Amino acid sequence: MDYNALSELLFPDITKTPDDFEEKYPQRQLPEGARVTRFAPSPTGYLHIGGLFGALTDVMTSKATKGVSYLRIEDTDKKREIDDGVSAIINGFDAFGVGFDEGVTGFGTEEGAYGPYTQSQRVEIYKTVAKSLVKQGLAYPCFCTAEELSAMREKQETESTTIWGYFGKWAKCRDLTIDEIKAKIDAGMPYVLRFRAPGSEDGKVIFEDVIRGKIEMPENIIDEVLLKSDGVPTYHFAHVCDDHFMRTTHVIRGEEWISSVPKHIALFKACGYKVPKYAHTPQVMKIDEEDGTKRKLSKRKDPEAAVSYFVEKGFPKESVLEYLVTLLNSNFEDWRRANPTADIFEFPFNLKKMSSSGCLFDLVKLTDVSKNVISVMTAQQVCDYVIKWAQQYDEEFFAILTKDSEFAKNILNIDRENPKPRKDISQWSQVKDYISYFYDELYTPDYTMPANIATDDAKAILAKYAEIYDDCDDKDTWFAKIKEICEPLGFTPNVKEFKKNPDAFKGHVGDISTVIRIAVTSRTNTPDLYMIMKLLGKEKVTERLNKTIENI
RNA sequence: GGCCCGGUGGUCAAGCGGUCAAGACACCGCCCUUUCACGGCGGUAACACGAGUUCGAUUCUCGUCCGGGUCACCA
Repeated sequence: MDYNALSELLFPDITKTPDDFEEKYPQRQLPEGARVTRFAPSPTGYLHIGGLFGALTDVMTSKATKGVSYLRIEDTDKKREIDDGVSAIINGFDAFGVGFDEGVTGFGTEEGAYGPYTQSQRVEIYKTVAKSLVKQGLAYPCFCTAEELSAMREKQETESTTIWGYFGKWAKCRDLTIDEIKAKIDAGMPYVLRFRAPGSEDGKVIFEDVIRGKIEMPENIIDEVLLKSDGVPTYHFAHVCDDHFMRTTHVIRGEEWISSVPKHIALFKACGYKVPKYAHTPQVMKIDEEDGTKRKLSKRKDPEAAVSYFVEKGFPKESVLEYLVTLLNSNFEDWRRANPTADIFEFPFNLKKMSSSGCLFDLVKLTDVSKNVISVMTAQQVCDYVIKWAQQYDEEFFAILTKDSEFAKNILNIDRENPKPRKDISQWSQVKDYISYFYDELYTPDYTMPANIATDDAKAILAKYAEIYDDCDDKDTWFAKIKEICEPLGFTPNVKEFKKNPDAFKGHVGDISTVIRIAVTSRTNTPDLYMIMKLLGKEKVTERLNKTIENI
């Protein structure tokens, strides 16, 4: 067979050789040990939480080694692609502050010397490499139709062969003569380009996965499709060409790719390229509500699979990132304790520390992480975040907040910006309810008093307190007054005394405070009451006190 | 079905032949406290199972079971 003639027959328009691209995309000049990683999603229209997880792995790996990370768009399947899928991904990363060093930066824009970073714009490269493969007898055209292929598959299943696929005696088009090929092409028959797999059925490939260690698998013997009938490459072929010419050192991707590694290694070798290091990350899972089993987060069933879910709920990006990195590397939490204010991307991330088993996405833990994150923000930061969130998701709340944003900030500042901040907000969406009692238009009074306080006592407490309450009091005086009303009403200002002898009193100062707290806010749990009353102002406080006495 | 990955408390996880089997979240209790919180202390709770190797296995090997992935002109 004259492979050279075949290559010209198949690719008459390709005049470049792989060497031209070797020259165009030189080895990167990077320090020793620097890793080049990439995140390569297909533009399916939204950013998956697992995608963020993977991207974080890429970015942190490159940052920790002073390397490079880039974003490549794998749009080789037109069926999956949706309009503006790229923007959804870019926006998702922007929302979380995850940035790559190179690659696609927006719809139709990109940065970096190894582009284009969108696969549909790289067909010349794929075809050039493909042509070279044909020329070496390592690839051939296949005219089998979908029907023929599924018939083959059926036959393989009934014959219970252990290996399924297009290979060996099943590979009907493997040894077509050039005249046969020419005739079929002339007849207008569509064809794909297949890899002439060199492996043997009992061969083995061994590779070292950076996360999982040594993995041994049967050698690839399948004549994989390289170029689809429309001339677009398959994932496998594009992966090899792109990661070679973009000079990727570490291919970090989900574990669902492990089984195709033999294919990829065979392809890299056939092309004469160095095989990159592989790191297959665990999957982010969840518990299925229906059957209680662990399973991969899915777009259709799980709203929290899309990162936009967290944005809508109002989790700060810092919280989500923080949580994801705790999943990524268990020693992150230790590092964070030691470096409470450091930028998350300074974390010395290590792929080897990554767990290899799938992890459950734990919303409860995220909530806790988020409370910690928010607790150390300034009132101004919190206020800005809340307003920004409300603008997008809660018009009414947005209007209320922006009517007097200074007031809002003061509310949010209670028990904040001190060494022991409150940890009660985990999502911006909670804030409206959380501070609703500051705004008449949001406030729904609830006069239910604690069970251990008699109604008459509650009335007496409030009546007495309303008499002596003065909004000009400083905090000590304010509290002294609360203590003052204890004893006349049968309560004690001393909690210890109460605990020692609970039957001697109706309650203690805490109960008094609770009654006042409920009268003013309708809650048993609020930030510092003194500050709340200060902000509310005398008029409103007195009004609520009296209203409660009437309605209790 | 073949091949592959995984299996330590409810969850995330340290651990690499000898540990009372870390820590975090959640839960429970106590303490601190003028309320609400913050915080501190303590507690409940785990090596899937069975063989082997070894003086000794959570750690190594094999098998079983369970979970996951993959076997496309999808990525």
